[in-house]
Amino acid sequence: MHEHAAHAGDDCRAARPGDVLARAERLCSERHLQFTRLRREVLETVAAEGRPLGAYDIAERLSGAGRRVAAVSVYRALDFLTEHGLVHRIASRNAFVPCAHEHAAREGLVFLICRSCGIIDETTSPEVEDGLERTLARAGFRPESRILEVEGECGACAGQKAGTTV
Amino acid sequence: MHEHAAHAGDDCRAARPGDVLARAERLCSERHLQFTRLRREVLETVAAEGRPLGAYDIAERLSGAGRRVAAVSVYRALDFLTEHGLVHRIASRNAFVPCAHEHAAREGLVFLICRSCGIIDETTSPEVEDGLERTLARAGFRPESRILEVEGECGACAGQKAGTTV
DNA sequence: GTGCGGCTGTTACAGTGTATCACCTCGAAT
DNA sequence: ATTCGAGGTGATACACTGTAACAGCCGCAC
Repeated sequence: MHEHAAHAGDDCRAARPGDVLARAERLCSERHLQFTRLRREVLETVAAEGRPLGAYDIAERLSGAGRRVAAVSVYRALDFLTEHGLVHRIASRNAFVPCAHEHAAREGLVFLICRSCGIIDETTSPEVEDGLERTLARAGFRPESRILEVEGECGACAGQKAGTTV
Repeated sequence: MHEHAAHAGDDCRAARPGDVLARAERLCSERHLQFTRLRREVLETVAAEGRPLGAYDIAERLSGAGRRVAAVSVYRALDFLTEHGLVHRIASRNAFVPCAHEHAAREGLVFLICRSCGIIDETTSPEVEDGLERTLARAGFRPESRILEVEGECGACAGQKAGTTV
């Protein structure tokens, strides 16, 4: 089950930076990867934000007070983090969000992008997966990766709007 | 039925520029839209190429010999063409392909991007559509648009590789 | 003609991402 | 301890992608 649409409350996915941080620690030590200061800070920044962040936004947040983090360094950290499933890139927004699930690897994800509040929810859908698999098989296409991003209005925003009009 | 994977033959989707051109003519006259020289040339360029083209590639192809087409003009033409379903934007590639189907509007499309030959096939999948609709309904998400792009190896390239190894 | 709207040309600029090289650090090998 | 190599970071420069703003053009309605 995934939690959706709670864009301000504490049960919101993005409001739990600890989860992904702890997961990152574990994952990196398991795989003998370096969870360096920069990588940690980039992940923290992305996790702390409720909304998708651009690489330059991240660089800006990490710079300041005698320190300058160039965008290129952020990109390298993001490459590392996406490679290991700790953050995801949203192609339609050129932005990055923390991974909300445990999956790490690249099972099929669905991103729900709300145009009102900007929150991006992440979920999986076996039904879509099945349908897509059959479709690709018919086409003789062997998939290696895919992106599925839906833009629209999340339940919270729809409910809120309904509330104000009633 | 859609044709897939014929990346070199005459039955390849991208090898029929006339289709989409004729469709564009018809569509524009029906809707009282201006199918101007630039828009036609941009569409021709995209249709003539078997592969996805970037806006700057298009500008380059149209420039030359005493004429300079700026990228910004190409973008405007592409905006028009995508708006009316004559070309599609591939978010994961920042590139554009001609529309292969009659649909014009934004039914759910699936783009199959071959990493070997670079050809992008376009198809639809009611199964995926159904599954996605149910998933979104469960999440309380009202969709307005979506992108679904699959990268992998197309049938033609897979078959070709098998042929050489046998 | 005059005005209006839509299209194009042009320049400038913002945003996104990569290439390259130098330096640093840390651990392994000798 | 020294050397060496690999991976990470800093820094600069640059390529690619996309948009803003303004001016000129053209066709059409009045």
